[in-house]
Amino acid sequence: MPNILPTAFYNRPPEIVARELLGKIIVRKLEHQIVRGRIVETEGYLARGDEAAHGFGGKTKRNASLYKDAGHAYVHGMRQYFLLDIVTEEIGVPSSVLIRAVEPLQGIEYMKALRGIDVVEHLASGPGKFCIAFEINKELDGIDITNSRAPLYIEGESDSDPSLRIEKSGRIGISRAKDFPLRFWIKGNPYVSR
DNA sequence: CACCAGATCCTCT
DNA sequence: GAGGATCTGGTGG
Repeated sequence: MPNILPTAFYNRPPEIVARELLGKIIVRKLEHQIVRGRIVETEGYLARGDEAAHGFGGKTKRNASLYKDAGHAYVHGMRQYFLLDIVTEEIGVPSSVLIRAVEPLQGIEYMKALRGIDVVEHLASGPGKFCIAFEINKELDGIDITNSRAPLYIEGESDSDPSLRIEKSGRIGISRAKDFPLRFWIKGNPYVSR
């Protein structure tokens, strides 16, 4: 039986969830395919005082999913790409964790076809690339990812893995509040972005 | 309705 | 490390 991360796992501060999501397995169930990967890089976005967070300017139609309960997906468009956040903390608190990079484990040929490249290290080594490889789009915006019926969920033990070597830094790819030390990744992992 | 910024990616240099 | 491609939502007139 898969051990799907429950609401309680996500109902914590984003800096904690971002760190704890490293090493977990993200699963995408498609019509005729299951795609799986190991989360190797994340970024936290705070509900308060974080100018880079999408909830900073208040609730709008675009970021409405951010205000849902912990464990919901927030998918938004960035130029030609989609990006996936997982909502953290309580209902109404717009904090989240961005999935920045994933190590492909299953459905690799499928991912190669979607991405149009053969280099496994580059299939999901960035938030936009990951969403292409896992076929994540606006249809998944706002869904609850804490149960096995969902087309997207994350598996793993709720307690952290002490053997993981984790590094952190300021966030990348943004202009405001970039110095917040909320980017986490697995040290030395070849599937991390940049 | 027009304008513009933005949590990216890819191709050069 | 720089620049361009290219898309959507938010804001203001």
